[in-house]
Amino acid sequence: MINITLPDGQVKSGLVGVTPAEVARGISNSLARRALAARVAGRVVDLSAPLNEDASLAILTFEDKDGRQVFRHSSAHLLAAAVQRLFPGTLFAIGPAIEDGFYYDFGAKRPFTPEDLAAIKEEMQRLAKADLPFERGEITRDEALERFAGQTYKEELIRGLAEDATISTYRLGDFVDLCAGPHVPSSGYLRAFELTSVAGAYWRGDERNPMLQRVYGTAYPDQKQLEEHLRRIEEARKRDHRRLGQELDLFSIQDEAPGFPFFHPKGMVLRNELEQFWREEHRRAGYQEIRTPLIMNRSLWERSGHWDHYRENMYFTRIDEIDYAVKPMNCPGAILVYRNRLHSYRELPLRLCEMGLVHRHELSGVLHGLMRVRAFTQDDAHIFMLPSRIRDEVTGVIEMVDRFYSVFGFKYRVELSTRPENSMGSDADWEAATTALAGALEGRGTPYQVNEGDGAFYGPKIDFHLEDCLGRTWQCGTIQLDFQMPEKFDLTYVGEDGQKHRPVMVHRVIFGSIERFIAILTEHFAGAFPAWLAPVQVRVFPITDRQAGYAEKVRSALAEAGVRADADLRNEKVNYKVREAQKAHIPYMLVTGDREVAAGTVAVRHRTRGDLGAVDLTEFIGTIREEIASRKTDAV
RNA sequence: GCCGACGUAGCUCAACGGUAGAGCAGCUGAUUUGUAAUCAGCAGGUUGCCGGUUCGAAUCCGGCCGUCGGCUCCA
Repeated sequence: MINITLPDGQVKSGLVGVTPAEVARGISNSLARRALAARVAGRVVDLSAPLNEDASLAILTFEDKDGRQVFRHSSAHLLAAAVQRLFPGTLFAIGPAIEDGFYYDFGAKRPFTPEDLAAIKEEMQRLAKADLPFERGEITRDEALERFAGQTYKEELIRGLAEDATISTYRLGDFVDLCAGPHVPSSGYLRAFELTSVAGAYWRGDERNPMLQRVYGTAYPDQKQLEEHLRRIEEARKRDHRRLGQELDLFSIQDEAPGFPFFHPKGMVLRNELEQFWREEHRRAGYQEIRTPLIMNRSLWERSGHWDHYRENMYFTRIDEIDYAVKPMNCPGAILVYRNRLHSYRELPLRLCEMGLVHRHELSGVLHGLMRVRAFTQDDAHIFMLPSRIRDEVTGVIEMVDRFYSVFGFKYRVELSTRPENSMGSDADWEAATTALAGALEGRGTPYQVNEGDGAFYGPKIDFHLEDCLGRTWQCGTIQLDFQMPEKFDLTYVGEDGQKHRPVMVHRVIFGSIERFIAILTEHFAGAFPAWLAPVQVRVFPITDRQAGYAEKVRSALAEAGVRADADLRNEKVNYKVREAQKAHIPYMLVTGDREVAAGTVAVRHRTRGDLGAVDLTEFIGTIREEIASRKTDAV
């Protein structure tokens, strides 16, 4: 007999060799039905894997992350099995579970077409219906090499395995795959799936390797959940900032300037509002704003290290036979400002902020609306300070980031990235810098996750990933500590002792890039920006031409009060004007008919709260000004 | 950059070897309207660009430009 400890602490005894499937049946029928795999002593295994000694056991269902992974991974095998039947001779690479589904990479004779995908899906459905078991086998390295002879990618994978590794295979019908597993018991478990796209992907993600055909899919335990997932994708598509940017006339990207966005009047309102908010907050937090040139001499970039570490992404130009570079970062400019005169320890920390327009060459294939561009504006700041002040300063920045994101209603996650390979500086400096950042986070009790080797070439960093209303995360804010630049540029301050000392520098952004932040806001709010950001805050419309004069008076009273208002005086029905204003997500519509003219009121309609009835004009102006000034977001 | 798909009126799309069509938007007129589309008329395109095949090309072929999806998830 062995003892099996369940997650709730309950201990069950069972015979040696009892399987998780049997244990699940002993607990409840419904659990047994939903069971996909099991976690035994921390390892995820098949439901049929026998238990031979005392262990902890958790039955995994689709509700568990690991259970989902197993489910999707099995779906990838089903996909591969179908491909093997329809396209004999295909080479198989890897087929893992991913965030919302799975993929499988194939070395196919020709690219798959959408028609192929439809046929593959049908074959998958047939194989699922046949309810074929997933059968595990264990073989030696030599047997594996023999079995997968000619499957070049599998051979490469086998050779990459440790000498003493257990090599397992899983069979599904005629398809046998090299696979660590585990898997669901049989293909009948895979009831609801969809193949979503096909794309080229390099073997092992390296562009020097052959290009494979990657088929993406998603899978759920039932049709309802699958449909819900597809609906979420459709919702994300509707919110796509490129689509809304066009519909709401915020910005455009033209063939004449790929990756370099054009901001239209309405998009500029967003930008300017964000910048104004940013300036208010920075002034309050003791920052001073600067502006540095877009183009600076090549020697500056050589000195900063960008020439060696960042040249690939930079643009160059020549002026009077001399080489210049277009700035990809703002720090060297800020450093020149600092170096322009002597600084006393008394004026530190010196916080210089800059809405800096940077240009970076990105591969043409990765450009994406405002999210990935070749020119963008960083809401940058460089803080020069005494080494002893690092923790306090970083804490201050973290608090500022928290304040910014909360205004928009974003939740966020924090990551700490450590020293990468291609980096400058001594181990001791890196160690000290990394410790200081971690200390600031811990001092505030901010939970964070460590990303080994993901820092910038000049120092470690803290990244802020904010989460939008669809649960997607975006890296926006970052705080980077830098001991290298002050050294390279021989920055100094005069200390209490009258001697020169080396300051420490922090680079940081909060929005990250204004362009990208606007894209994120657009998708987060689905174009319905809070009143303080809305390009048009109020639209006034008369019911008939008779009230046009009054409507115009209302409009100008609003404009006078600093509210962005326009008037729709066209000869159209109210329904029509309401519809247009709703589609444009204008927060407030003011209808002015004969009744309102007579009473000196406006009939207020809010885009989500609907008809709010007639209100005195001055009263309305008071409330909306308050809503704007407090930068409220709509209650959702 | 690489692989694949795509590029037709301002927008969304049709026509897929016989010299381009609809809806919306725009303009003009009628209608004077109370909370998500009033009606009618008009106008709008070197079919991304360059070249080729053909009696004839939006359509077929090649090159270029651009857009979209992917190129991090390790049996």
